[in-house]
Amino acid sequence: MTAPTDARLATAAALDAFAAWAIRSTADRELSLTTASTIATLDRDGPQRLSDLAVREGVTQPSMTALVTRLERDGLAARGDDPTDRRAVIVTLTEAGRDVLRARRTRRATRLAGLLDRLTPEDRAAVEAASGALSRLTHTDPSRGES
Amino acid sequence: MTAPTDARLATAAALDAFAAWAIRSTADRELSLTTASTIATLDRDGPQRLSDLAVREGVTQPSMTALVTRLERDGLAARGDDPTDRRAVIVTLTEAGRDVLRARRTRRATRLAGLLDRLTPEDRAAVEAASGALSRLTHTDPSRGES
DNA sequence: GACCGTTGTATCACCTAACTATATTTCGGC
DNA sequence: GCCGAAATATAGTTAGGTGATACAACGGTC
Repeated sequence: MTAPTDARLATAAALDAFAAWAIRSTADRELSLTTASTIATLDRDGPQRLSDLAVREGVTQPSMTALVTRLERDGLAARGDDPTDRRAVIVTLTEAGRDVLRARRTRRATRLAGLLDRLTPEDRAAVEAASGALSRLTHTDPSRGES
Repeated sequence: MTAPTDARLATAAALDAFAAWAIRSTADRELSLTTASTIATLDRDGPQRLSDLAVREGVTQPSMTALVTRLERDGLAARGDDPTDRRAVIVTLTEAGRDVLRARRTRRATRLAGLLDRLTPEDRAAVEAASGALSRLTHTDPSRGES
């Protein structure tokens, strides 16, 4: 096996097509990808600086300012002071924010699980066998988290 | 095995998290998901009515009008007449549109293949084994296509 | 201990891309 | 030939992104 390139690329292409399809066919108008990811980060790692969040989520600081403003307006997060640095803003997830995140995860997983039922038992087994690996891949990313 | 729910949901959740991560960590500013998917649909299924495209892509008709206008402006698609119905607009992909689609696929697959290198050989094998199943799942969707 | 460059956030002007509601043109049945 | 329905376009709103810039607070240097 000294020709990994083609097979690797084909696998990657299939995964990419699947990812796009999954996102689009379970599209959730309630929370955008960035919004959901940001809430998930706050849930996983706790309160953080606005600018740190921006870096983690791969958006600019003004974008994160606007996003946090929307989250605050909707009661999903709150701005707080950093006692050690009066310039900084600490963003905290509210209980309502956690609820929304849980609801979204349940909703999306349920929808996608329904789609998985279309697979043959063999294919479903293959996907289940790979889900751990995909999950690990998702979490090896040094910068970004999941939804 | 009469308790499929938990395992299925866990698999679905892992897939969903992976999908969101894949989309975000290979984010492509050149073509949005909808734009790419629309071009792919035109490439796969040929010229179509604007409103049919809107239904297929799961966006409203005004959104598709705007998208086609952008595609036309960028030379990726063209509006044409339907000889049997003068109200209708037939959208056709140009050669430039096909080129852009090919380039995007290559670019994204390459990027994602690089990320797959982070996996252990065992995990990578599992993912490769599942890629066919995921690909079939992507294509069983009666409404939507891939990217 | 005042100065000054750096850092953290906000604001501004701008763009893309989605939505709903509505206008306009054409089709097709009666 | 009329009139409702269908196909597209337009207008107005919102979310979400950008770079440039303003401003306040921090922290090191002399």
